[in-house]
Amino acid sequence: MSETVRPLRRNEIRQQNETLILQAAEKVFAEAGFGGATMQLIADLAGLPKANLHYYFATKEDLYRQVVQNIFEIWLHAADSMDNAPGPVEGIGAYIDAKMEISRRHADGSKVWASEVMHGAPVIQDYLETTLRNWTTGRAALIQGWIDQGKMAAVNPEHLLYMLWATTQHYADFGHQIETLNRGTPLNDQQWQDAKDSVKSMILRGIGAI
Amino acid sequence: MSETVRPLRRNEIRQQNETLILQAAEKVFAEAGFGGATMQLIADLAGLPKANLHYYFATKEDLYRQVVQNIFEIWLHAADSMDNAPGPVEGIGAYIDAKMEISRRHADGSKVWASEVMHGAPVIQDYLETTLRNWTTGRAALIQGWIDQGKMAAVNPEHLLYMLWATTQHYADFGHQIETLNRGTPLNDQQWQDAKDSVKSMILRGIGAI
DNA sequence: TCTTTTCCTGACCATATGGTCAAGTGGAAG
DNA sequence: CTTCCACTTGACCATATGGTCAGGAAAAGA
Repeated sequence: MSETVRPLRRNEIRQQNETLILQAAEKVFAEAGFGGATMQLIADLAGLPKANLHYYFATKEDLYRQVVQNIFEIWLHAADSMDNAPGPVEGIGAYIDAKMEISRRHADGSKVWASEVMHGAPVIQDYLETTLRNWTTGRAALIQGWIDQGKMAAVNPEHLLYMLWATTQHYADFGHQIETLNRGTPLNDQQWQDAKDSVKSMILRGIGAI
Repeated sequence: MSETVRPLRRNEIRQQNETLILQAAEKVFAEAGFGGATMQLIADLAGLPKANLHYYFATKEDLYRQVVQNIFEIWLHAADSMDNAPGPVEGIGAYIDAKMEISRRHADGSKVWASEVMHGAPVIQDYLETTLRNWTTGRAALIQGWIDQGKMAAVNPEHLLYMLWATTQHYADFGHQIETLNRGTPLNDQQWQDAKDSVKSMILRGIGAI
């Protein structure tokens, strides 16, 4: 155990601690909600004294804001898979894949996001009104284009998007319920694949793309 | 304004105040989460002194438990519409109708429920393992029956149920997001009807029932 | 009317929590 | 080596919050 730990350089310290704190915060916020989360809990999980958190993040709100914004980035990026697709089978199929992967790999983040929106989006309302609204309008147009080209049934694009969000995020946000119904064990690789396939086939058939 | 208010009888008082408190609690818990909700906030909304809440509900946990159980009842009852249906079009169609109606009429309750599950179901875990598990097994069998009778495609019944829950509850839990994307205004009657129709047609087509 | 029981509530308390601060530690720059 | 500055942290503080309680009001019962 007598490894000589190389002393960290300045910017490394900052980088490393901020990441450490953000990861701990994401988990605690996901498990307890904003109100139920305490700086002490986050500090313990990060393995740092509480006062240190306040050195990097002035207030609990600031820390929370950072966590939410990080998720939002991931959330938006998943959409890249939808663009440049020749049609709904590829585009929406890839989007479902990407969002299911997020539900699996970033379940905590998804919960924080859900909680934020459920409580009226107190900190990211402006993002909803700008970035998200633009995003939605764009993708709705994309979908409408596919409809016009006869590549899928004439469904309401907005409600299709809501269905995509709802079904994929459900596997993260209600993961505990699903796990309980799965004999108390988390979904394994095969079951995640089944979930993905089920969602994809039901939706793609539901919009008349296959 | 000089109405003579008939003095309330004992059991009426209890009944009325408990209802009043439960309604206020549901709203506050939905808006702030368990941790963010305060007894004072609930008391103010109910128009009663805080000490009075503790006369009817010993602790914050007790009050919360009541709220969650009330929702759970409603949630389960929606399933009645699914039984005694000749096939998926009627059964699942009616279930979607019922759950969409719940999302509209009991949005706060839906959020409390979602929050409870997201945080690991600390107070209703036993219900999930008993009542909900039985319920799910039963409905999955019902759906499998329809599949065996060739009334719908061979989808995975569990994942179909998850999709039903996810899509319908999304309109309550993420109502704020939907409202924001709808120019900041709540869905009107027509839009709710569109939502219902969209969900129903996409899912029923998705499972090969229409 | 008198007694009992339920209901009501202002004042109070112990604790938890977000946040502060001053004293210290140790790389980095000169 | 010395100075500077980012980083660290134990101790501390003000406040908010869940919960208590004793005394009083009012309805029910005798």
